[in-house]
Amino acid sequence: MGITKSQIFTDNQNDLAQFFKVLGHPARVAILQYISNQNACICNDLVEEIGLAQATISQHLKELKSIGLLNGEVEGKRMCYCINIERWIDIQNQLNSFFNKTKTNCC
Amino acid sequence: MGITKSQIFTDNQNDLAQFFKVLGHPARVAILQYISNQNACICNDLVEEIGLAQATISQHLKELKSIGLLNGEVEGKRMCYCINIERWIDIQNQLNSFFNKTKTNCC
DNA sequence: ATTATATATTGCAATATTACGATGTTAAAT
DNA sequence: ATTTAACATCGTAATATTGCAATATATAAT
Repeated sequence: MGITKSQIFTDNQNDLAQFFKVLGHPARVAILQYISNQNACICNDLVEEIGLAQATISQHLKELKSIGLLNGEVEGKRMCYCINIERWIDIQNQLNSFFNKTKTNCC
Repeated sequence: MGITKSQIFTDNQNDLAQFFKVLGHPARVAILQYISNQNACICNDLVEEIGLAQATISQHLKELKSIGLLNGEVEGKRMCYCINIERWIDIQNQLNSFFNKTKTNCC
């Protein structure tokens, strides 16, 4: 078996888990940190900066795009990947809401 | 090869990714939400509530314990799993710090 | 048109995760 | 001491993820 049983959870639980999951890889954390520290954000820079193959970086970027965290714009023969601030804040709010609602203790 | 190259990332990046990863499964999100809504938090309740086998719930609890999010106390022949509030707040702060530091845009 | 550059996609091997039945372990109840 | 109840661990099958070489695509430069 082994496949996640998404159907037994709520949409909210699946969505939260999906955000967490995409952020749950050090390369993707590093990519977001690096992009936020640059004024230009170019995939090839990331390959040198992070030390993974170009194909691997491209896949990680795709996953970050899949939850709307990154916007990609074509800039000549380069891609400019940027953090989507609205989405970023939206996800931060959803995660904080989860954290704040789940603070109750029992013991 | 497929194994995560942890050694090329900073401790902070690996730690952040580890927190996100543990929270990146709907069963673990659901477990945390359920425990926070109960006054008693008992593994057997979770099996019925969540709808996964006892062995599976036990494994998910172990992962939540591994990052210190849950405390488990023996209570007779039962276990009382509780959210570790200090750790919970600590992790929330670390994640918020990551989110706030990574808000800069470039495009 | 051809070549060079930048990024995406494909295919695949190695590894990790998810889930659960079966079996251990531990403590209360009889 | 045996039985029962609650949970943990082991073993294993199914699936997902990670990473990269090879290849495809798309634009800029010549």
